[in-house]
Amino acid sequence: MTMVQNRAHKTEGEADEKRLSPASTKIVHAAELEFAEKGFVGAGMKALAQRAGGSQSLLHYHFRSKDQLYTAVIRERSKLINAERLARLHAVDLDQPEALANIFAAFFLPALGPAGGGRAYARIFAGLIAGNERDQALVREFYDPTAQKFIDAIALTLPGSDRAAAAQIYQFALGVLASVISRDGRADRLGGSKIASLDNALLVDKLTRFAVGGAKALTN
Amino acid sequence: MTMVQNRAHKTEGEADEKRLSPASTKIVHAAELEFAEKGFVGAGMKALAQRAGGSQSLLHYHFRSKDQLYTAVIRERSKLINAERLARLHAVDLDQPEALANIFAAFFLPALGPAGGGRAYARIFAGLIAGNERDQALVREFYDPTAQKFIDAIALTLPGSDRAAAAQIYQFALGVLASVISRDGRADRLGGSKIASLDNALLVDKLTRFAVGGAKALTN
DNA sequence: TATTATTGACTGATCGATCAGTCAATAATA
DNA sequence: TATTATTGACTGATCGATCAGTCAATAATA
Repeated sequence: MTMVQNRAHKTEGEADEKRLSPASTKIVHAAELEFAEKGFVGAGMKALAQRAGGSQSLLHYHFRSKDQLYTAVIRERSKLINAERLARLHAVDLDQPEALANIFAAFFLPALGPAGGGRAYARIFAGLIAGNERDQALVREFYDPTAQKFIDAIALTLPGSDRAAAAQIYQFALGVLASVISRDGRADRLGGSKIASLDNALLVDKLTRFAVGGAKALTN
Repeated sequence: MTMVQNRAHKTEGEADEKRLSPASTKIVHAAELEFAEKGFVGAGMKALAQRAGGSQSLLHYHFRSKDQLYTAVIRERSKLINAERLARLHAVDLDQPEALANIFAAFFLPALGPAGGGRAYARIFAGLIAGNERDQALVREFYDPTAQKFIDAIALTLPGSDRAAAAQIYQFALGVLASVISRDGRADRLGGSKIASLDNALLVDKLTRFAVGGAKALTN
């Protein structure tokens, strides 16, 4: 019953590691694909290992458990997204009239750009939002600190709003993003159009206008 | 590989059954809870059977497979939701100025009311939206026909919109709903408030105002 | 420098547990 | 009796995890 750690070296699944080794990076990328396609429970360590081009044991060597590997995927991707979001948020001039739109754009754009990791991670992210207790704990750990900054910015910028109102607006905006992020072309299918997916800049523009319009309507 | 049906009686998982037997209904309700908590892959037929108070074999007797039981859960719940949505939609007077708000309310309210089945199905539904190919096929089968009606109504009501624009607005609204539906209290947690969850009528009002504001901003 | 010790990276084999599904027997019902 | 409902026992497949051991590179020692 004892949980003896029989290896001295630190596992890369642990949070104090700053940079992943090349081997671990390859595994995390393969895991991102596998988890995106099959979900946490559906993903198989064996299939995942084949994807990464190594043995199943290797996964456990580097990350100790499926759980910690999953966490590593979220951690690595959220690092990139959060960094870009905060950088863009800090660049927003809150005194300008289009400040609110710029805040939302700073929130949406990184998730849809290269930092967002494309469709694979998008699927994982959308699942996180709707997920179980463990998923929500991951959101709390890796996304909430940045979320607070955006909520503060919204509360400061939007006339007639307080933090509670801003938090709800943030949640709505997150929902709109999640609905779009994992399902390219669905709106088009419902609409009967033949165009497969929107250009990212255009999509961000639509998301932003929708969010700004909704936010203002809520605080009128 | 042959799919021989070795029993003569029709399985309740099949679509032509109009009404579920009491035994099947009990199973579907237990399945709704199990699938909500663990997801499709994570849900266990053994645990599910215990929940329903029967044997595991009984599940296969009534629904043949895990897949068909899952489908039955979605079908039963979507029947109720779609019926209420369409009834409310037909009651909307499209000539009134608040028609658009009423359309959105007709869309949001049933999902949050008794027909929506509460948190359990809400979790399943949010998962469907973000789900894999099978999940999206279920959405197509059970939700798209009603979605088309709402898209038509939006396109008719919202000045400057066509079907494609209306379809995108529908998708955004669906996203906002999904973000709210499975996560009571999250906005409050982020906002720092102590109130656990919003009253449903108030929540529908906020969702509606947000959606109307966003929709109008997109077609200005 | 030559030898020995230690480490990190990795593998194949195997573990117990759990999975969805099958099947023959039995019970309940009409 | 004929049909439907239900059960317990069972199966093959697969799951995540652990294990002892290999091997090349590096560090320590003589």
